[in-house]
Amino acid sequence: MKSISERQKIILEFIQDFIEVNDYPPTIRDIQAGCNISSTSVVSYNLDKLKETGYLDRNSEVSRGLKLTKNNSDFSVPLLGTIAAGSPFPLPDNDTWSDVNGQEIIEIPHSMINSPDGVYALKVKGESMIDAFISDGDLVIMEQTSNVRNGQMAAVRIISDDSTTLKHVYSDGEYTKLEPANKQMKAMTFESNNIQILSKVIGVWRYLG
Amino acid sequence: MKSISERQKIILEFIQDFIEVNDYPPTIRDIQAGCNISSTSVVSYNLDKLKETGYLDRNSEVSRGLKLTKNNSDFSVPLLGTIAAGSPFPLPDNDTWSDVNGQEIIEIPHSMINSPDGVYALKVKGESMIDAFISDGDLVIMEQTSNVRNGQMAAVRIISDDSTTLKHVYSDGEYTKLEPANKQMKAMTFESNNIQILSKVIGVWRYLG
DNA sequence: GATATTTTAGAACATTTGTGCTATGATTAA
DNA sequence: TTAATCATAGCACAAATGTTCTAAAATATC
Repeated sequence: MKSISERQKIILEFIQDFIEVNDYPPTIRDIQAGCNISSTSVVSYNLDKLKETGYLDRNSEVSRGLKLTKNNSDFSVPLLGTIAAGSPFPLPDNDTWSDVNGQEIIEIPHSMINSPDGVYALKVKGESMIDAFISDGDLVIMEQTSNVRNGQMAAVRIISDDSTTLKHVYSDGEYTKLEPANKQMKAMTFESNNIQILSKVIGVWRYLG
Repeated sequence: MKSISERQKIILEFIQDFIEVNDYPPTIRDIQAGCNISSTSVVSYNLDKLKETGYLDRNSEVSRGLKLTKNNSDFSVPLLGTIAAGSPFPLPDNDTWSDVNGQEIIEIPHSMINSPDGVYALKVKGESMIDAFISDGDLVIMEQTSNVRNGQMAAVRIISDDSTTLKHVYSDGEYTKLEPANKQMKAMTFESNNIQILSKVIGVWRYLG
């Protein structure tokens, strides 16, 4: 998965700021001090990771041999948690957004969304979403909104069941039909006040080999 | 005088090119190799000079701690020689322009000229130009052209005398009047075919203390 | 021409800085 | 749980790199 850890995000921002101020990149020890990292080897380790994920070029054995490469054509959205059968469906809240530490970051191309506001990612655990053609390990990109058009896929909570699934949503006001992506399975219709739209699905990403 | 040596100009261009390619500044030894300089101390020496003249910032004891500061609002023109009584008036020629080595470079603000083409500088030796209010040590900025408007100051050669002076030029076609900047002295009129316009004067710079 | 100043050379030195290694804790996979 | 992988720590080492010093050459100054 092409995401970077929080520490790597901090390092990346430090490098950007440092270059902004000094016009030359920081040394490993500059980064160490600037990001409160205990060891130079940890910095080096994470710089290599950032190179692997393509966020920067690293000229080895060259002091300050760093070059930021990532184009700014991606939005960063948080990976808020996992979707698993029996677990509550994670939703962003104020705490989640402000609590940056420990969050993984997912990069979304600009072409996919207009704004990262309310957008987050969830990783699927297990096969509970199999009828939405979403399998174990997939990454679901969601936007927190209750405003979905008919036919769009959304995370829907059936209040009477206290269950949450990903379904295509059709509503005529009084009733809401939930239709699985897998047409082999039958759609179900509920009273609209028994249905809560949690978030709409923007995309599903599957990383293979 | 705020000019830099040819070697310093080469160093400056090397630094610019290096940053262009690598996104980080060169080390002293990079410069040494790139500019064919025999010693690191010479590079360091010239970097200090460039810092004094304001062409770059130098963060001492910091590797690659260079930052180009000079705004690109100046043209570089060559200092071709000196104006001295009895000496021939230096004029640019093809050799002069192509022979970059050993020439001092003068920086001209963009606001002063539209283009550095044909523009050069001369340093005044002695008081031979005193009637143009130009004294020893002044720097005269000239543009090689024979196209001067009436009233402009130019370097004018009086062919019959084989002498060259800086005078305000007024021509009505058949006759050309040469008027000293110092109105106390009298103007002289010559047949136009006895007069050769060498260059027009763009400015006079005097550096004091 | 004699003297002072600037510039270049060369080399040694000290600091900076990237790397390598081992150990430890944290997280994940089976 | 147990093993494996990932991430962090700490330290020592070697290479990279800026500095310093002396001397010579070039240039400017008087």
